[in-house]
Amino acid sequence: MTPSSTLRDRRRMQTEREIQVAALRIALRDGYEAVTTEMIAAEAGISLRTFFNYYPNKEAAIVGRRPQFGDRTLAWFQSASGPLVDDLFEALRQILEDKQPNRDTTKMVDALLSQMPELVPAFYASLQILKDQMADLAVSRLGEQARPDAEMIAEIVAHATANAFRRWAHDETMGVDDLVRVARQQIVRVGEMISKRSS
Amino acid sequence: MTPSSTLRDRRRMQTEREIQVAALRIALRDGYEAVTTEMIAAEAGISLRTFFNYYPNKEAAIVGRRPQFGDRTLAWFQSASGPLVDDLFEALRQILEDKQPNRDTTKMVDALLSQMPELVPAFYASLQILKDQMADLAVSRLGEQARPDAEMIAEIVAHATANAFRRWAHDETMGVDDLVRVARQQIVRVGEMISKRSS
DNA sequence: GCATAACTTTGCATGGTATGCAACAATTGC
DNA sequence: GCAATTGTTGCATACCATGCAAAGTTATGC
Repeated sequence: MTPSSTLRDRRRMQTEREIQVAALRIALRDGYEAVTTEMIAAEAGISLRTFFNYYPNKEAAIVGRRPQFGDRTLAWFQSASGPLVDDLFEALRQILEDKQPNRDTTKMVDALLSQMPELVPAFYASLQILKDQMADLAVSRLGEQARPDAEMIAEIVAHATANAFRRWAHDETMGVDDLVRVARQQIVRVGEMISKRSS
Repeated sequence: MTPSSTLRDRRRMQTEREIQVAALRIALRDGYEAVTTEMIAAEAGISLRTFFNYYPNKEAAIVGRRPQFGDRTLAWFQSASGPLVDDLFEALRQILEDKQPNRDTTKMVDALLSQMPELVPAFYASLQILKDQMADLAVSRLGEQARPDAEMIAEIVAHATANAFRRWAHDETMGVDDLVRVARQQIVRVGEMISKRSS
């Protein structure tokens, strides 16, 4: 999915990250309102036009690369046979293992979201591709008539993972396995709250 | 919350709806990409500047007024004592009863979302105020330490309601009570799927 | 009624956002 | 090395969004 060891691809990935970090630095320093695409380009040492070759808009630059399942993981899921939610989480674990998320960048994102909660929806929206893929995977188990339920399950799993991700950012003792476990726990807890008839 | 029988307020509400319908008509006719704020203003018979007095951007015009709980409903919730999710749905029912949503407009929204699923996240995002209010209500029951769970519950309830709303749009036999019942059913179903260890 | 306060609509000026295009530069594969 | 491919940039263009002030409308108090 990601490695691609050619110089071009490594540079592209590097630039992509540099742009995101530049955007986050400016937003944390001057506030999200004050950020302009020109500032981000200047801070990242590229032209404005090149900025738009990497991200379609400044919001996308701040949330960074949108995660998605690779072909291997999608194929693995089709042959998996555990409970649906467990298999979805295992697929997520595979992405995280592959992608090796950067703790410092995640910390900056977390700090920004704490300062400006109005960005939280944009951040969740960046998981849309992943949600769509998870919904498709769930549909392949539950049948097409259950698509609305599949989409809701995908939404819940993505939400729980995003929560756990923010916690992981500032807890250095947590590994990827803990991250997934924490998310899984929240889902079971909330699932019981909404299906049972108590408080 | 809404009525306010002065001429100014009625006109304001009327213009607000006219702008939304104009935006939806253009999007359904020419595609979302082709919509410009100038077109919407022209179609609604107002100046471009006035358009921006009503909606902050064209996306907001398409999704229309963002629903939120009124003071009466918020106060009612504090004295309610049913299961959390049931009380949240009762509060939603109160909004729907109050607001009398327009079936034709909802049909246009539904048609647009079917044609362009990439707008679905924007549509859900328009429920953010409502989600925040529901999260606060849930926190008042569960305690501040349960805020992440409260936010997830709010997300799920909003999602289910939005689903049911689209179904309501093209099923004239459904009333507001049925809408809420359908949403409630989906939640119980999904809650069982994700908390139990089967499927 | 009528004067005046409160609010709404509008045009204009301004600056940020985003894309297509074409020229030039860098890298890849051979 | 050299040709093909891909990446970067400046420029032109169109759209998006806001502040401000003038002109028009509605509401209010008497």
